[in-house]
Amino acid sequence: MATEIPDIVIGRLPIYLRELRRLQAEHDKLTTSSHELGERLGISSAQIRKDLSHFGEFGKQGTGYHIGYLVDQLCQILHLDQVWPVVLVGAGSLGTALAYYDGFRPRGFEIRWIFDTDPSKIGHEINGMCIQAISELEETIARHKIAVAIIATPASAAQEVTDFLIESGIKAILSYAPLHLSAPAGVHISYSDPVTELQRMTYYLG
Amino acid sequence: MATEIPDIVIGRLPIYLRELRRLQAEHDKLTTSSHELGERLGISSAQIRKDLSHFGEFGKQGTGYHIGYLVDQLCQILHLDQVWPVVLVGAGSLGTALAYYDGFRPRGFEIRWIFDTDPSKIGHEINGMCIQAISELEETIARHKIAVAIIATPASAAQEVTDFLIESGIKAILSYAPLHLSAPAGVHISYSDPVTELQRMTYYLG
DNA sequence: TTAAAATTGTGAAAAGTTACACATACTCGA
DNA sequence: TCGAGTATGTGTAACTTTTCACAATTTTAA
Repeated sequence: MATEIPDIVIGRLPIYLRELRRLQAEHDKLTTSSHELGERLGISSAQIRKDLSHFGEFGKQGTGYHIGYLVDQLCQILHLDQVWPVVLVGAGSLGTALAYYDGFRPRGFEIRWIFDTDPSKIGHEINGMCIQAISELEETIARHKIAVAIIATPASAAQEVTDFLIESGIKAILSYAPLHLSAPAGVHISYSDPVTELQRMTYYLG
Repeated sequence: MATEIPDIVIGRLPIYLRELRRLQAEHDKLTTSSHELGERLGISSAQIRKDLSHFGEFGKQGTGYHIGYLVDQLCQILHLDQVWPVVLVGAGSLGTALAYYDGFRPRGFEIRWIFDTDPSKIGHEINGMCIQAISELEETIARHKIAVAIIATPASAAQEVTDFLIESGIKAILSYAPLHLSAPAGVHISYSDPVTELQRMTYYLG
């Protein structure tokens, strides 16, 4: 039961969690079933049960899952029983949008520092945070023991920023720069490139 | 050779294309190998060769792949031998950032219309485009035969917007709203939710 | 000219993932 | 209390994806 759990399973847990929170917010039901959840997510109920069974027995035959309990369990598994402080690198229009996004906090993350290389931006405030020079990055990460970063720089700066973040102690990076980043084992990187996503879909359009 | 090609293979083609363009831009080499490409992307060379072999024989033993030729072939396969016009729904800070992003055009897409429900935004300009009311969406999509849309609205509006886009003829949607969207078969949806990505990574952080 | 090195495309094996189907257990109403 | 209905957790089978390994071909350099 506590063997190596596949990445692909881990990747679905946040989706389950997100939908469970929606269920909590929308209805005042206390329980749901793998069937209902699967229906809402376009995932088979068997898959949901199998995924959850990697971590324990959270459901009850005949009844299903207690939503609040399952939310708590998923939060524990995903280490979301805390708010992760996040550094953002890149204060362009995307970085600015991320800095203002209020969807991080209620789901376990908070952008607390913004860095940029452009001297003309340094000192300016975004959503109450002062844009700082990259030279201050290392000390900030060390002092606050930050593990999570978001990169919203141009592609040309992203690998250098990545190297620096990792050297400073960052363990998880979400990158919006449109390129593959090299990182040593033990550092987790996730990518978001709108163009590759669109290109994947146009394959299917005549 | 021309049987059903796995989605997962299609999903990697834009990554290959992106890296090939980088190779073109950075060096003045004319050829590359599956090994070099794999090295740069953290993908095995065998996988790259197998993926490409679904579509034809693009390489040459002993030499590798001619970069320009392979780029052309991938563009054809992904239907990127044209610029796809895109409608953007949602003119908040994320929508605005997307509207200003200059990385779409050189890779086959162009945001040309922006819609929002907020009456106070309608009429304002973003990057030369006038924010329009949702009521004009259907006619715009029909007149210009648009197939691709980006949703950058709050979650609460996203399903309604999706239904409307699909009814109007949209076939591919990139959604930044943090929820699963229902759509009929034949409509392609791709998601980008920074929080689920971060949550996936925190699992691995003690 | 020849041998060594580089590289592809691919059949087959291995590994990973999903779906099936059912024993088991709980709920609800009569 | 009982029987019908609901729903879980899981062993196994089916399917999908990746890796291996090698014949075939081209390049390079002696």
